[in-house]
Amino acid sequence: MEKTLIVITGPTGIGKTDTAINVARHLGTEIISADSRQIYRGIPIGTACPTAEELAAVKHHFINILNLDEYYSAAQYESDVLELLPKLFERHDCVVMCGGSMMYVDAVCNGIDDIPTVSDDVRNEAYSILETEGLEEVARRVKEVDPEYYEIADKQNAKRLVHALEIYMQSGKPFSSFRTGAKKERPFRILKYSLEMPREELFARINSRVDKMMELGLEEEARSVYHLRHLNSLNTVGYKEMFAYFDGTMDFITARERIKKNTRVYAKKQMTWYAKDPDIIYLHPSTAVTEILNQL
RNA sequence: GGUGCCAUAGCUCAGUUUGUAGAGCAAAGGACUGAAAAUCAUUGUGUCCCCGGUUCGAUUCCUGGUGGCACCA
Repeated sequence: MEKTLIVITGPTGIGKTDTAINVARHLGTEIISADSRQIYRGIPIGTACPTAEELAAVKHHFINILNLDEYYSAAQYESDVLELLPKLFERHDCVVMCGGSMMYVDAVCNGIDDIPTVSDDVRNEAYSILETEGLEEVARRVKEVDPEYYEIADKQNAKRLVHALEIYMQSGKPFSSFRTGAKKERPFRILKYSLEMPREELFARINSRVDKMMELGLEEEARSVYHLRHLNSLNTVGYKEMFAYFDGTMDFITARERIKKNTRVYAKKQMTWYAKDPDIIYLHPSTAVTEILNQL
């Protein structure tokens, strides 16, 4: 049988975890998580991490493996997964990938261009240009050094412009010279599914899931990592709002409602991303497991 | 039954000294290549409750009606 990666993605809160576990159990296989936040330790409640029972039911990879201060990226994920997969395929015909981090899924399914990793020093230097001389100066330098990227760049997006600049500072070559946009071929079959349901239904699930997180102790969890608040891993829906509450800049009710709102916005962002992916097969959570097993 | 107040966006309301209206919340729609739950950016036509009157012109002023709230009986 052809080796197959079954990708189960979809907007946050739709029920990917359940579906993936059921599929994996039926196939007696393992799960590769594609979640840029569940990969970190110490924030299980706010990231809706699979429970201990769920983790015990099926072997999961890429969950709870990093400290909050560790750097990670979609590209790193791509190479880690491509290294792990052949080993899993020795024991299984199918492997399940489950998660909603669009870039991570994309990096594995389509590949991501080989762009140099930026050192902390260079990144700090690039950001000091932004802080002392402003976004216009960053834009001016990008235009000078990489007119091709400047042409298509979002001039108001500091993060993107600084990135283009820091890549040049790091490598001496323009950012655009690394960007091929080429789709990489994989030595295995990929079946990519996205779960979907009516918008109001999903939003209702999201709202009640946030209430449940509160009952489970999201506030205490956030408090326990409050001192690390400036880390990228905690620049995350659920924690940002709680931190604002701890700071006294937002009251508790507002913070809770803001988490719901931002989660809904995030879900919509994911749906927008999936909408332009021609490879996705849409399924409703209630029938997804059967459909997926039938289509193998 | 009487008196007073109110009726404007999905919700809460502001406003127009008559020139057809805007905030917050909610919502909709995008971008995206090594930080992506990140980052950036776009979107407000709505019988201004209804009939009539005044006026060149009414959502705005006036009569009446309808509905809601409060107080008095």
